[in-house]
Amino acid sequence: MDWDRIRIFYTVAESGSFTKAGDTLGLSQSAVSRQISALEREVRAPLFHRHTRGLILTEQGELLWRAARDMTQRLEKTKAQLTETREHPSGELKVTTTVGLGSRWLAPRLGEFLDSYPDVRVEMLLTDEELDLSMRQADIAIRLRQPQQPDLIQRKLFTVHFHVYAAPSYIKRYGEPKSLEDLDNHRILSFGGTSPSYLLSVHWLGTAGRDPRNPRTPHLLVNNIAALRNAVEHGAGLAVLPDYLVEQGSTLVQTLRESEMPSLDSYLVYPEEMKTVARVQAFRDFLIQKAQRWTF
Amino acid sequence: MDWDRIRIFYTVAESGSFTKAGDTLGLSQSAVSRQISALEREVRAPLFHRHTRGLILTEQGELLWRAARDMTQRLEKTKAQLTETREHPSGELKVTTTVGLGSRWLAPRLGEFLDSYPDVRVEMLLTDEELDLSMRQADIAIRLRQPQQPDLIQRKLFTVHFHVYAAPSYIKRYGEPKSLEDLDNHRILSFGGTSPSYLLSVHWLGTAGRDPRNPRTPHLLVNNIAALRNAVEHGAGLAVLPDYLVEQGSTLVQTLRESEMPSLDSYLVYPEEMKTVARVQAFRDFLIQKAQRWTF
DNA sequence: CGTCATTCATGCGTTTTTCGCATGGTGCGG
DNA sequence: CCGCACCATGCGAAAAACGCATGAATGACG
Repeated sequence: MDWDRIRIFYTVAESGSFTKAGDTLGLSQSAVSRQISALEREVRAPLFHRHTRGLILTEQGELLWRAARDMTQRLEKTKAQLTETREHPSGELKVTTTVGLGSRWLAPRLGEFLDSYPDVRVEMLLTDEELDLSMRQADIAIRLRQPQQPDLIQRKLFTVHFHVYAAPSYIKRYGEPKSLEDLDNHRILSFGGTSPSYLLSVHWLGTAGRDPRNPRTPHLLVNNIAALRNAVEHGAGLAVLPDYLVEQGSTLVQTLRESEMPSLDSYLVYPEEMKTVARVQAFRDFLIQKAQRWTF
Repeated sequence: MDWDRIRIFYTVAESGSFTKAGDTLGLSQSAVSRQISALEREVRAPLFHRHTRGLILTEQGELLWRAARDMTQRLEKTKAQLTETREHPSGELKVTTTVGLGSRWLAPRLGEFLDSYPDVRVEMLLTDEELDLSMRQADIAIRLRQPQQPDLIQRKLFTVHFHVYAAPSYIKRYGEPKSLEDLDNHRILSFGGTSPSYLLSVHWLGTAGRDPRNPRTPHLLVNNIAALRNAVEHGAGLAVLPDYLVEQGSTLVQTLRESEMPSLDSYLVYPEEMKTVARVQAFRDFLIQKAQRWTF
């Protein structure tokens, strides 16, 4: 059964004549007539009483007309939803990123996003594991390494710089390291544990100025970057911290400033199939804007 | 927007691949692929994620899929109703006929019809006026004269014979009329009044054996045939009555048997546009059957 | 980890359908 | 009583759709 004939039938029923319906549909009267005839053959029932002054629905026509009306309404509603989905961001958005970036960088900015897009509900999944976007564990991610899968759209956001930090109390007690080799005489704190290896660049203190095959063993390993920062802040030792963890006016002191530090690029990542979803586009544009205006 | 593409889309969504959908629809895979592509262009949104092992609905596809599902259900329901209407009589049926035929012939038979078709509700409109079937004052009529409009389907049912009746008490008192001319010496009762002229054939007593330009004046005119019959029965005079008014074993006496009496053919009449309605067909067949088995 | 099978996209020639025009017929209104 | 507005239909043209074949991609399986 050709559904398009039902659409034509509905227009005819509404306009009350083949001629008017033809004008509405951009068809000739004969074409409309034939479509209706074909439909009547399909349902094996006359749908209109042909009068000289137009058409009157038969009993069966009335039945089909109600159906066509309901179908039209249902479709119109959906078409509106489709453009809504395309033009007005709404729905749930699962965002994943690292614990550090999420809590220190993303979370403070999310309020503004929610203000701009009140129909979007955001779920933050902060974990240092990389969730599988292809499996829809999350819709969009901020990653600290470039993704490899080709079906993932990636967009660089900003570069995270790292520096060695210490607390004034620590320096007062142990002094600043004078060189990379001098690190052997200091208490080294490090991010680590079960976290993924790509974050090991913050293990720089373990190998800097030393044979990489024989790295220093940190005096403290912790798998939470905020905890690491707090340990440094209270004078537990030296640690490589990302700059976003150190707010303006912090008491933390950068040391070994002359050394070249590792850095990581952050990427906004989402599956190619999400690129048409308005809330994803809005979130992407929002983050890009925030990343541009934000400098370390 | 081509609705038929939605039908195809729904089949694809259900089967999960263009190939399977093509088999289901009797189309090639390429044809299905192009239909979906065209639909995606129409809604300006991708509807499926193409995977090697099949298809997955996008967010927009999900929206459209729900609409297509609802539309399919709605249409299926209506198609069922259409065949129901075609094959199973139901709904309201407005029947009109004369007061006499309706009360004496039709009414006693309607119970059986209602038993056979419990979903049909019958409304009897008994009037000696001819209701306009084209204006839908009634769906179907039993008429005592052949209709003229060509858009009315007519089917002859039976012939109504008329005879002159009198009560035994009347004959005892006044004797039987010996000839048509002898009618001048009798009390003549007649159907009449505002009723339509075609029933004036029962005015036969007024002109029989006499110059038609100078008819006898009846001693009683009544516009209700049952009342006329009752008047005859109680000896008020002679009257032409249709045979269906005189049951077996009645005390009424036929007189002037040798004279040629007028008769009327009864017709079942309904608009051409009702011929496909199952309850009309059922009613028609029922009445034809009853008319055949019923002989005067 | 390589091979294989399955699936989708697309170009091309053909077939099928559909369309518009013109004509004829019909019924209601002025 | 005429005329207008409407619908049905034949016919040729146009357009859309179709099927086939091919190519590319990707997940499954040994």
